Amino acid sequence: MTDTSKKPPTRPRRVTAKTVADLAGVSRSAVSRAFTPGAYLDSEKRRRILQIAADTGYQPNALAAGLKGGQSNLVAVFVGDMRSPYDAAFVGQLTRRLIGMRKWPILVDQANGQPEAALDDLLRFPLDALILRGGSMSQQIVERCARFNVSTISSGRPVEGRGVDTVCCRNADGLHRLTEVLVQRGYRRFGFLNGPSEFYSSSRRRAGVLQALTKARLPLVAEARGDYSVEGGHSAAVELLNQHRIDALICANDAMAIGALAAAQALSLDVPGDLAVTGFDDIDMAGWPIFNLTTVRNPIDQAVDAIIHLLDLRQASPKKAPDRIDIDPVVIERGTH
Amino acid sequence: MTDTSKKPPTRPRRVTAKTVADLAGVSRSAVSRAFTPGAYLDSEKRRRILQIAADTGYQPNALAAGLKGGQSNLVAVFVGDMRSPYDAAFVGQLTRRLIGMRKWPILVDQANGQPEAALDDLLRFPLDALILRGGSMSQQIVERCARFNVSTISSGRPVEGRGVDTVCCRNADGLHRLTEVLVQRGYRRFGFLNGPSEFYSSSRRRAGVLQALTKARLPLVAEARGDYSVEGGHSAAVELLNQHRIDALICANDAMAIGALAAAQALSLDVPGDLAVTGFDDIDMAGWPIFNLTTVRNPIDQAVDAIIHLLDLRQASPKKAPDRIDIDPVVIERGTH
DNA sequence: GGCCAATGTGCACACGTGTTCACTAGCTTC
DNA sequence: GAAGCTAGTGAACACGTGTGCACATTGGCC
Repeated sequence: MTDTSKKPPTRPRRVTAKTVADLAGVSRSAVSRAFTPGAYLDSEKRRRILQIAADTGYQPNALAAGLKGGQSNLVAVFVGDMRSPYDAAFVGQLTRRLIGMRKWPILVDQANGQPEAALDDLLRFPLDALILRGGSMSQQIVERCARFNVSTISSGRPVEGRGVDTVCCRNADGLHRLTEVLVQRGYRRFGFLNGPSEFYSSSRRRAGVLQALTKARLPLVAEARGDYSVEGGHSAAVELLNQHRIDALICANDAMAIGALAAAQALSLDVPGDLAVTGFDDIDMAGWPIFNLTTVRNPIDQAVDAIIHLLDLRQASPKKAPDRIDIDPVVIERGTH
Repeated sequence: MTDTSKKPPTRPRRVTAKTVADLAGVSRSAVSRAFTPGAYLDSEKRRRILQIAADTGYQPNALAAGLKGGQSNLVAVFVGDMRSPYDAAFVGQLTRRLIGMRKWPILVDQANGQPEAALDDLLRFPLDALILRGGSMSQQIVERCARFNVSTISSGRPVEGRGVDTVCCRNADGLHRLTEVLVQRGYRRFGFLNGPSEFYSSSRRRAGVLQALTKARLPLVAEARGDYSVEGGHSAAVELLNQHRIDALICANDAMAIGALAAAQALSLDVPGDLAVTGFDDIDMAGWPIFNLTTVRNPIDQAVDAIIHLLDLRQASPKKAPDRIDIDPVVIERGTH
């Protein structure tokens, strides 16, 4: 019972500006100024303060700084499901860019259920921004953010709420063009493997296929729904291929297309001899020789660039009207058509 | 020039406890107590305060709370490379668990270089903990964290620094047992496809293979090094298979094994007829019918459980001696051996 | 009626910063 | 020598909260 042991779970104290000030024989204000570029401070004195700070391991406390100044430098990133290769790659790139500009990404994986409960607690932090990547139930999230004055950027689905910046892929265009390529190659009996109905991208991608088929006066012979995963794509494709005779299966994303490739193999269908299979996204895997998947590239780098750009704009003028940036996907012709 | 426009880039003010207090006709302390479970407060008054808070959209500011109390509820998670499926899955699970206990993960991807520079800025936040997943250059990171009194948990490699809790897979045991299985099946001419030398896991996994081969009085016929990626595994395997005749290729992780499978196919080698190929980790992909890869499961759920457990312990008693939890990998026999 | 315990409440301090403001010292200019 | 300007500095306030402490109110019990 010597010194502490009154509040058990308290973290050991950090070195504070007061300590450094005392050691350097200056006021606490001087220490603060030493860490503020462009502040009035004798250069020799600044050097000495920074030296002592380095020795003692002092850094300004970001919590206190965020409390006073207008910026917390914290950014929340909501992502659909980390098991999806596309989302994982997306988060990787986005994270690096954010950190490069000294914004710290708090990652929230929506995979298993109720993100709303977590969101309420998360919003206790004064976030600089909230970035929404894909996912289905964004509407509630957007409304809650709006009332907390957190600027929101949605990627992968346009959001109805006012004041939400949006980055969106021209999904319909992508599959429209890909379907045209297939028609030109001579495919006639088309099947479409759709994604979950809650996803915006599902309906847009389907629309692109239908649009191109209508233009070519061709019917959509068969349709099924998967869950954007490889396993889901596999079982949906097995069922579809057993029930209908088609010569081209357009899948709403790469993961399902890869599942469909396995299904075709299991049913002894030659790809692309008996059946063309195509995807969407162009994840790394699609380019591997084993798959060599014809697909539509949904360029991550461009989307991340756009997000960062919108973030900068919003930061500069918080009250500006919401912006929207559209991304053009690119048909990538490989070996499965 | 009516109201504002003096500090351009300041974020709009949040609702504060003072506002709610005025609206409810109580003191600010009462508002704070309304959000503190177990605090003395008339239940009717608490109800009214919470109602007004809900209407006005008030939440206690976590920055101010963290400044006063001992907890920031922020946890940094350093991950090797988000493009690796194993790391991505790991981060997904870890993130969900952390959020479940209301700790907010700040994700730092070490993929492209200097994490030290970012670390310095990150440490301005009084982090509750720093979790280190894999990666190579952790030593410097650990030292910096130590001097800022940030408790550190390392997963995937034991760290020399004192006061660092560790979760580690028994890498050597895993490949030892797998190699024994292969020997028993009759394989005799072994090759090993190693990972980068900076990784702790590389040397341990190699040690397991050598140990088992020595026991069986068999030589290691060939060895090569990849970078733990599919592409790297592919090219390393092509070279190795062209230069040596072997009947079993043990790879240090699943990604490289999948690359090796493609290499075998390109060289018209039948797997497992002409060549056995095995991996390590048991990522989702390994179980897909196309690959059906024999491997060693490096159980993510157990590792995450262990991390959370260590975090709880450390939180309860910050000064306790460092702990270490070892994870037992499991041989998964599938179709490539 | 008087005393005591229990419950509820507001004041004031602490947390660690950034920044404004008044003030000093030193130097230039008339 | 007086006046004015500049660079530099510390005191003080604001940021928004949690909580110890003193105090008020109430009810029960002798």
